[in-house]
Amino acid sequence: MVVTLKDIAKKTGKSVTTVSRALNGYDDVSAETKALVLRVAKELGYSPNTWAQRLQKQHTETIGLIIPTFGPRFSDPFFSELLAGIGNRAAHLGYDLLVSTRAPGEEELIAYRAAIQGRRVDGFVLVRTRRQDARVTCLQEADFPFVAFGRAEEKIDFPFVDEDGTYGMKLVTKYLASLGHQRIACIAPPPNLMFAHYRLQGFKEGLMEAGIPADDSLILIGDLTQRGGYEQANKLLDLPSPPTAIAACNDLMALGAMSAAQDRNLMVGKDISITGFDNIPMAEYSHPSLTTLHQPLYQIGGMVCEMLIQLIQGEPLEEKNILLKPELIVRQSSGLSSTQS
Amino acid sequence: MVVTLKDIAKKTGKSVTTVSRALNGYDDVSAETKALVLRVAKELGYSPNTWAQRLQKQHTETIGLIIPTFGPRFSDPFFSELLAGIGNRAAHLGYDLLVSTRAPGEEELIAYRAAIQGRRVDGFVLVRTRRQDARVTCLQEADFPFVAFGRAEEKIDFPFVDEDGTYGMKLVTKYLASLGHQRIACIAPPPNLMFAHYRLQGFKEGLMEAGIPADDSLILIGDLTQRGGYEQANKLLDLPSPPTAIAACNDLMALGAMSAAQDRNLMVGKDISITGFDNIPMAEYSHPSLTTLHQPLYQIGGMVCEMLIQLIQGEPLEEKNILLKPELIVRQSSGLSSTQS
DNA sequence: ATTCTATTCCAAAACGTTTTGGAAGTCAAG
DNA sequence: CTTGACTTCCAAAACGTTTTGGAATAGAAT
Repeated sequence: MVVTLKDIAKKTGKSVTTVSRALNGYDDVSAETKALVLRVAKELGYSPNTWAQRLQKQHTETIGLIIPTFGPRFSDPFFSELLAGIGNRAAHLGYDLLVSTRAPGEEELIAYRAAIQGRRVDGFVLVRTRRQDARVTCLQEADFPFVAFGRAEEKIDFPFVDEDGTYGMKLVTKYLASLGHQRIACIAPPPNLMFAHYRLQGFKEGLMEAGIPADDSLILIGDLTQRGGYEQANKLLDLPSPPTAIAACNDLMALGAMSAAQDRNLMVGKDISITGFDNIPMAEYSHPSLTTLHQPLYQIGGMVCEMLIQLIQGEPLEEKNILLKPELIVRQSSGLSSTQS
Repeated sequence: MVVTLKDIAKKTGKSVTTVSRALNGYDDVSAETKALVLRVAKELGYSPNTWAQRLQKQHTETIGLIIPTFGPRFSDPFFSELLAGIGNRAAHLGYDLLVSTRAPGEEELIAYRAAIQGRRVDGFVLVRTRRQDARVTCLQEADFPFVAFGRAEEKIDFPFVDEDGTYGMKLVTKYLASLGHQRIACIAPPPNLMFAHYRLQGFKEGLMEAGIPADDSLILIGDLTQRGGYEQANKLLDLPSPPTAIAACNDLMALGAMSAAQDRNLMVGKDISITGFDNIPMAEYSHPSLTTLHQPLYQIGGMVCEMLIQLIQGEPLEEKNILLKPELIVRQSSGLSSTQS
C-alpha cells in the first residue's frame, strides 16, 4: 500500500542506501542508476515518510503557533490576518505550520513544553506578548528558537517584530486634538498585554504634547472585542460630561464604539469622532469608514516567520529587533470637534 | 540535553522496555517500579519524541487542513471562524491541526498527495467543495479519511456537513418579496463552488414561489470579497431599471454592496434592501446591521473535526451526512420596498 | 606488478519509540 | 518434586529514513 525506500530498492535491484542517495541527489551514484531510481520512484508514487525522515534528521521543518484565545473563540481578524501572513510565508519556505489554541495559563505552558521536548516543531512564533510573559522564559530556558510579535516588559533580549504603538497612539491623539477635541477618551486593552502599555502611553503623551490635561475617568479598559468597545463607549457617553472623541486601541473596539454612538443617534465623524488601531479590512468598509492606524499584519506575519526560519537554520539575522511605524489613515469617522459650534 | 527513554532506563536501572511500559500504564510492571519510573521521568522532564512515537505507532494524531486561497490572502472571516472551530475541537480531542494554504490547482493536489503518502496527517478536513472536486477523488483513491464542509456535485458518497444553501436563499428571497420587492438582484459566488450552485438555486426557487419572473440581468457573479460585492452592486445600480433589493450570497459581498449603495446616498434598509449569508460577526455591527442567514461556522468546524476523528479511530458515524438549516436573521439592512410610495 | 585515484555501490548503525515473545522468579496446588 | 499460573521483567525486532565508513572495481600512473 504505502511505498517505502525498500520497495524501490527491491524493484531496482539496488540497495536502500543507494536509492536514498539517488533521491537526495548525492553524486556518488551513477547517472543511469539515478535515472532508474527516479523513474521507479515516480512510477510507484513514492514520497518519503515524514516521521521517519524527521526522526532521523532531527529537525521537523515545522513551526508552531499557539494562539492565546481569550474567551471562547478567536474570530479576531487580527489573528486571521497574521496567521495568513505566517502560513503563506512558511509554505513558501517549505515549512509546515502547526496551529493550536490555548487560553493563557498553565495549560498553555504545558503545550509549549510538550512541543519543545517532543521536538514537535523547530521553533515558535509568539504572538501578543504579555507582561512577565511565562512563554518567553520557558522558551529561553529551553534555548528554543522563537520570534515574537511584540516586545517584552523587562529588558529581556529576544528577536521580535513590533509596531510602535506609542508612536501610533500619539499620532492619532494629536490628530484628534488638532481637530479641536479637548475631551478625548481612550478605550485601552487589558493592561497585562504589552501593546496595551505602549498604546496607552502614546495616548497620554499625545494629550500632554497637545496641552490637554489628563483625565483618568476618560480612560477605560475594553476586552478588544466589538462588544467590549460597545459597552465601554456607552459608559463614556453616559458621563456627565462625555468625550467628543474616542480613541479606541483597536479597530474592533472602535467599531463597537461606533455602534454605541449610532444607537444614540450621534453622527460619527460629526457629533463625535472615533478612531481605531490596526486597520483591519473591515475598517475600510464600515460606515462611516474608520480612521485608524495601519499596521501591516499580513506582512508582519511574513517577517516574523522568515526571521524564525533564519534563526532555525542558524543564519544570522540582519536585524534582531524591528519596530514598525504605523501610519495614520484618516477616514470618515473623525472630524472637527463640534463643541465650538 | 533531550531526555529519552534510555536516560530514564539508565537512571532507574530498568530496561527501556519496562520504562516504556510503565509510562504507558501496562499492568505487567510492578507498582513500585512504575512509581520509580514515573518519578524519575518527571524529574528529568521527560516527554516522548513525537516523531519516534508516530513512526512506530503509524498514526499521527494530527489532522490536516489546506485552505484554498483564492487570491493572495485569506482574511476571510468565514475561514477564521471555521478554523477556530476545527482547531479548538481538535485540541480538545488531543489532536494537532496542520494548516496550509494552497491555491486551487495542481500545487494543491501535490500538497494533498505528499501529506497522504508521507503519512503526515491521519485525515483531512476539506473545505469549500467544488464541482468535480479533484481533492475528493484524490482522497478517495488513496482511501484516506476525510470529512468535507460542503457537498459534491455528482452523487459521490462521502461524509460531509453542509448548510442547506438552497433553503436559506429561498427563505431570504421570499422574505424580500414579502416586503414588496419585485426587482430582486442576486450577487452569486463563482459557479465552480458547490455552495454557489445551491444558493443560486434557492434564489431562483424563491423568486418562482413568489411569482416573480426571473431576470438574468439581475444575477451577477462576485468573488466573495467586499470589493467584489462593491463592484457588482455598482453594476446593478447602474442598470436602467435598478433592483430595489440585493440578495448577496455571502456577508462580505453584502457589506461591499452596502458601501456601493451608501456611496450613492441610498439609505440601506429604506431606499434599498441588502441581505447577506453567513452571519459573520461583522454583520451584527455594520451600519445598518445586516439581514442575513445564520450559519454556525464555529460549530460546524467542531462537528466536521469530530466526525473526522471518529472516522480516523474507526468508530462508526451516527450520521454520515449532515445538512443544517440556516436561520434568517432580520436586521436593519432590509425593509419595505419604497417603489410603491 | 604495484600503487593511487575515482567512481559506484552498500551493510550496518543510528534516530527514539512500541511491541513481540519469551525468560526468570515466586507461589500454590497436585 | 512437578506442574501450572502468575507476576515482573527485558532483549530484540520493528517503524522508514539518513549517514557513516568502507568495499569493490576500473583505470591511470608509477
